[in-house]
Amino acid sequence: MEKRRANSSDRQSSEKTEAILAGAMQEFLAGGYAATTMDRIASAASVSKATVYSHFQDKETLFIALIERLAQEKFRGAFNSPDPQMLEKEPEIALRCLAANMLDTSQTHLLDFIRIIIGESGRFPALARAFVQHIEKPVHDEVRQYLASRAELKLADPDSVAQIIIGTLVHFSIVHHVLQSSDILPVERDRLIDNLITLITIQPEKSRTCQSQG
Amino acid sequence: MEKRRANSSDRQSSEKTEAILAGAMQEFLAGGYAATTMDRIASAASVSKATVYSHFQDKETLFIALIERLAQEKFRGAFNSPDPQMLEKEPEIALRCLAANMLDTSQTHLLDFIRIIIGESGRFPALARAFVQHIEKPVHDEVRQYLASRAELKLADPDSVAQIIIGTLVHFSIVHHVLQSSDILPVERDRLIDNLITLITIQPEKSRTCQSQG
DNA sequence: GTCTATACCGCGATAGAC
DNA sequence: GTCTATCGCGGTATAGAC
Repeated sequence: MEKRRANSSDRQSSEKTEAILAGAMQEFLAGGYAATTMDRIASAASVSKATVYSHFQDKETLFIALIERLAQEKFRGAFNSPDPQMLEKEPEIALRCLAANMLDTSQTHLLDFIRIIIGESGRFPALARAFVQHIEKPVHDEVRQYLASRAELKLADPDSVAQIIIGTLVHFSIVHHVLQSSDILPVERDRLIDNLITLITIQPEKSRTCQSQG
Repeated sequence: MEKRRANSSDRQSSEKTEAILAGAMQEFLAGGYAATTMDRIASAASVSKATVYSHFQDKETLFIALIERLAQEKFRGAFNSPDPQMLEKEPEIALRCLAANMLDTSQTHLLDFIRIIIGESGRFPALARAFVQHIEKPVHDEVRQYLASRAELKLADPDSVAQIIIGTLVHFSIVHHVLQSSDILPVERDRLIDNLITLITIQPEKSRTCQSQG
């Protein structure tokens, strides 16, 4: 980590900007918009409050900039399956991998992000729509495209089935990790994935028996 | 301004309490916890701020009392199907009715309630768990019990299928009515219900022996 | 650009009259 | 119990030194 000996107002400002955004992310995701103070953001970023205001016009501007940045950079593709080779296997395997991956990546800060998007959707409806546009929609398109590419699944409406998959997994993640109620609802992760994939892959004409992963 | 000549501490207090809770509901559901002020609650209830404090210890106590009351009274059974006679029809019909009813009743204030439960789940985790306990879980139990009672559906795990139904519908409601993104995701309500019910009710000709874990 | 210090206001909560 | 009026704190945002 190198530091210029010359003018302190060098290209430090971009580093400060990043620090402010990082501090703002930490505070906003933890407490929501109204409960987060500019003092705490400045403290989390290790800068003064005036510095925050020199980089962002006001609290609302900072919040919008942060959320849009997170939607377009950090969490875009958060649900993507890491191994495209997996998609060439049998649909049962590929879908199971995709579902497991969605639930795993959800356990990061993405669920805090979803919580604040939902929680602030009344005050910032445009950000809620940007979330669907840049995060939910790409996942939906990817899943739908995969489902449609597998003709042997014989799905009449891949769009709807994609919605069922994503809805099931997102709802599961919210109940378990946002609402922290794993002990109240009885269904565990792997059981739910098994049954979800089975519903989709086992078709009337095929009469196949289900083999569970061991 | 009419006033009782007798003791002013009549049974007016309970009416005031109801007015305060109604005002608090309106304000909290619209703005969330931190952004809502006691002044606005008092104004919405048409009482003075001191009166609010004479009925509730502080803002947090009022919020908790309101949310617990809503969970146990107003929104309990919000998803219940209004016509129990419907359950005796064919499963396709009954499930379709149940799904449509869930999406209809969701369009009331219940989704504002879900939004604040999710949004404040970091600050009030106990309320989030109470929501799952008193609202989500009863719906889950009802759906699971119905699915299990219909042996012809041959469902290996009614618990998981109930989760898939509820997850699909709740996620749909959140995307459309909370995140206000009906135009971004392509699947409409009836199409989604059709495909969801079809996945569940149309079974392979041979019996399904899928079980993931004992 | 970055800091310290501050102006200004609104919020939660209370005091005291009635 | 209910009101008006107020206190004290902490919030956003800014001024001015460096």
